[in-house]
Amino acid sequence: VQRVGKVVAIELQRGTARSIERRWLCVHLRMTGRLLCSPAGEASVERKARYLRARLELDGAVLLFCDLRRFGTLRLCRSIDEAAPTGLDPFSPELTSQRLGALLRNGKQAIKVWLLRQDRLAGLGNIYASEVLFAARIDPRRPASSLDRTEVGRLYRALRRILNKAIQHCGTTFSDFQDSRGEIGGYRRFLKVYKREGMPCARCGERIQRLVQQQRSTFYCPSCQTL
DNA sequence: TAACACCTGTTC
DNA sequence: GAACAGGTGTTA
Repeated sequence: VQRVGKVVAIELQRGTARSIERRWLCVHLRMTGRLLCSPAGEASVERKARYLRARLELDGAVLLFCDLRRFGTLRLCRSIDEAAPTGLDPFSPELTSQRLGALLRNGKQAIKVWLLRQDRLAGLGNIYASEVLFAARIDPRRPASSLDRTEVGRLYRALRRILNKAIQHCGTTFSDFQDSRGEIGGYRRFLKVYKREGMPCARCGERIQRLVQQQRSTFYCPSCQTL
């Protein structure tokens, strides 16, 4: 199993030693998708699986795809590239601070909107876009191209630090997110701005504000994220 | 580039 | 009953 951006890629093969067919099952969970795996013959996981949309019988295991909102996608591909976004993964060794700066230089959009573009940087979603900008002390409305070298450096370090920590804690659960083991995400208690409108900023005590950019909520501290 | 659509549920 | 929700492909 691999991950590229937000795509989960599962390598499948079938056939005999002489002729093996290999494919990638590329899964995008979107908003409410969930992958569950249960050993073949064990029905308990399957009984609990609400909103079951796909059921794959593999050798020794059954893979279930559940998705309340039906936004998620499953694609069978010959290579991961067919399904993966074209942007760099935040953990790619190719992504240096200089490289990030070069990508940003052409960005006309607000930095928060730019961070969600999977064709530039692949993997950030709406929660972590706000969190990363708070950590880097950058106002979400700033044009991407306006960041100076110091700010790009702060953004670069915040990206990896926050995503690493979020992964360690199984992500963020607000209502229904669960990972493949049924664990809810524990990162919620580390959130500094997301869904915290009106609450005091952990750094300066100012009230966290919410604004809407391209129909999506952005949360930030108007006092310590500078324009 | 930005609005809208997709779908179903929860919260205000 | 309206607004909102972790995302992105299509349309204008």
